[in-house]
Amino acid sequence: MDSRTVLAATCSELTVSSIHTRQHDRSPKTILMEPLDNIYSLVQEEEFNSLLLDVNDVIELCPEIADVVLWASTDPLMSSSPPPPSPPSSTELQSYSVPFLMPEGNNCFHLFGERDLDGVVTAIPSEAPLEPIPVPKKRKRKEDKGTYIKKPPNAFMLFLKSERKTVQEELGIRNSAVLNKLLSERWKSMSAEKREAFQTQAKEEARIHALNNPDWSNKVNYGKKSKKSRTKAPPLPSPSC
DNA sequence: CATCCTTTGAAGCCG
DNA sequence: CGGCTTCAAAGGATG
Repeated sequence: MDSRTVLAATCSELTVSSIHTRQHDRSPKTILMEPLDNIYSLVQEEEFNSLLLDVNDVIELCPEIADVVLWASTDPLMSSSPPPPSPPSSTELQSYSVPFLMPEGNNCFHLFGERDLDGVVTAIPSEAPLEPIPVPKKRKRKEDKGTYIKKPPNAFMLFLKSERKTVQEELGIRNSAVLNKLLSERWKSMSAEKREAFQTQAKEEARIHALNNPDWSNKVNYGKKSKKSRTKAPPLPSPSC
């Protein structure tokens, strides 16, 4: 199985349970470290190193972790402010000096400061200016806030996601409506093999989504958003009668 | 500030 | 079963 998939599944499973139980007796840092330690036990060292994911990547792979990120960011132990007078015991991880919220480009290990996995990973304090929270903020109905589970993306959505940034930079198009039109053309002209890759990924994401949310189905979200006055099927042109 | 726009694909809904 | 509707992403535009 793809390592990223394993990471996503592990993060998701673990964080979801953490969210639901709000295990305040455990440090968010500890909770967030567990999936990484699990991964380390599953893969080779080189592969582990190659798994250094961007914070946004982790959130993208595992949206549920965003909740924990927010939760953790409010945890005094995770803040960039000076550590508490009495430092945690040796059972805790060592460094609390690295800010939790890191700018883009840093991997998720920056979340935790220095690692002690045989020195495999050493957090490098970023020199880049700190950016706001990388947590995705979507326009989403507030009704089910906190418990809203999004439907998994289909192949085309994954394609949009992977290509949007590139095309944005290439052509300087920032309007998503225009961009999506362009990308739909690219999608159609793409080889079946390439499309199949996205379809495989979409199936895998759907599978993980189903595993993590066994009680969820599309109907849970159905009708939760505002009703759009869809013009897709325009009324009859009404020719001369 | 919330919603629209715009796309494809998956799934729900309804007759 | 077929056709219509909704929602996934995303960010500028609009009301």
